[in-house]
Amino acid sequence: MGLSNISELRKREIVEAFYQTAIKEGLESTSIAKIAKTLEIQPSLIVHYFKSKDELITALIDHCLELYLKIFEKAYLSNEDPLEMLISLISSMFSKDWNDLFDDGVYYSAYAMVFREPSFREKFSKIHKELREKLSSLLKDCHDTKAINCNNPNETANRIFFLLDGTYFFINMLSTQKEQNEHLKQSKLLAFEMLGLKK
Amino acid sequence: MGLSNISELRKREIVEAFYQTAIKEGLESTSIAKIAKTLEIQPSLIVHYFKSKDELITALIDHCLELYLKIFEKAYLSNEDPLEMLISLISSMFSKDWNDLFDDGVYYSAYAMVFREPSFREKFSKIHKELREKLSSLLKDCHDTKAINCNNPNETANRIFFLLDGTYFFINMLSTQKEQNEHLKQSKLLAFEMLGLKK
DNA sequence: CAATAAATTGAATGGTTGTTCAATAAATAG
DNA sequence: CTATTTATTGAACAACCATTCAATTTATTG
Repeated sequence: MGLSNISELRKREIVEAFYQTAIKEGLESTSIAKIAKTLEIQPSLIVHYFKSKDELITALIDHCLELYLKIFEKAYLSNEDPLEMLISLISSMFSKDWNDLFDDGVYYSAYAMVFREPSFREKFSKIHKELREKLSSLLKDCHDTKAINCNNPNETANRIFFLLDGTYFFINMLSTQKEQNEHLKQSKLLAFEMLGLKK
Repeated sequence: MGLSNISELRKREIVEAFYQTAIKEGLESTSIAKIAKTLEIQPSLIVHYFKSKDELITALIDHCLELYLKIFEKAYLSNEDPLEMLISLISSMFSKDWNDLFDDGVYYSAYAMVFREPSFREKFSKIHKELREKLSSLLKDCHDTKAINCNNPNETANRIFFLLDGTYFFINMLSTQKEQNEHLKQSKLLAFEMLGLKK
């Protein structure tokens, strides 16, 4: 037990270094050697823990999922009422909190890989689905407690994510921070509208 | 004139080979050597036309813009009435036509670069803006001829692209083709709704 | 303490990267 | 036909790449 801890710790450390390096250099041009340099260890040690670069990327995507799930946990833990949880969650999703969680460049690079590597597609789809299902489940709770009227939580959750994906893709094409914030705000309002909440 | 034609032709050829190779191998791992191999020429010849790899990527993004603009031209040329143009354009945008125009993997890879390289961001933003403005201009024509009611063409165009970006990001996270088509269809209906057209 | 297993190093491998440069082939112009 | 410009080749460069493997250090166990 104490043994595998060291191993798991190292793995986490490597994935974190991978992520940090990828932010600066780009996901695809982050080499094992560069990760090793960041950690001041030998490249061969990384290979010892991750047999291939693909394994590293898979681990990074998992790491990403964990981060996103924390936003959900936070909304759950800091509220008691399902409706309050929902409001807190949607507010987080359409705010800097969500956007700053994971580096955009790394995220879209990983997303781009989906089109060439089926195993990445599976992994990435799974994250997306898991997050949608989490939201769907919360929507169902809100519906059951008559806090909102939502007959098809699955579809509604899909539409929220739909809006979310579009929002973040779009705002990065806007030049000024001011424009970006304005659009993010509008999207948040639209999301609350979709849920029948004025806020 | 005849001279620079050869030069321009070669440049186009190289960009096309770059694109084709990027589809298979990924944008970031497409090297000058690989492009040269595809064209059966020397790597140094590519360097002769494009001083750096960044120049090549910039040219590829321009190539991408040209392709998207063709969809607009097609809608303009095959219709006389602004409203018909609009209906034809929206139909194209929310269909396979639009999605098949440029490889998703290459597109999102280029998009990811935006976050690390300011010059790419500028280039990419310009494409996005140019397309939005094209649509906005058409919306204005439709409003002026009283075909639709659209007081703020700019904002409406933004929302259409907003929906478009979200749609294509989202549907690639769905596993089956059937689900993807279903969502694309729904988005198209939503777009027409946003324009006050039932279709 | 001794034996075993895991973590880590360091060197070596063969291949690929972007870029430079002089030499050659082809096209253009006077 | 000659001079000049342009297109293209081919070789060389040092830097970096992922991966391998035996040697060594460190930790765990009996």
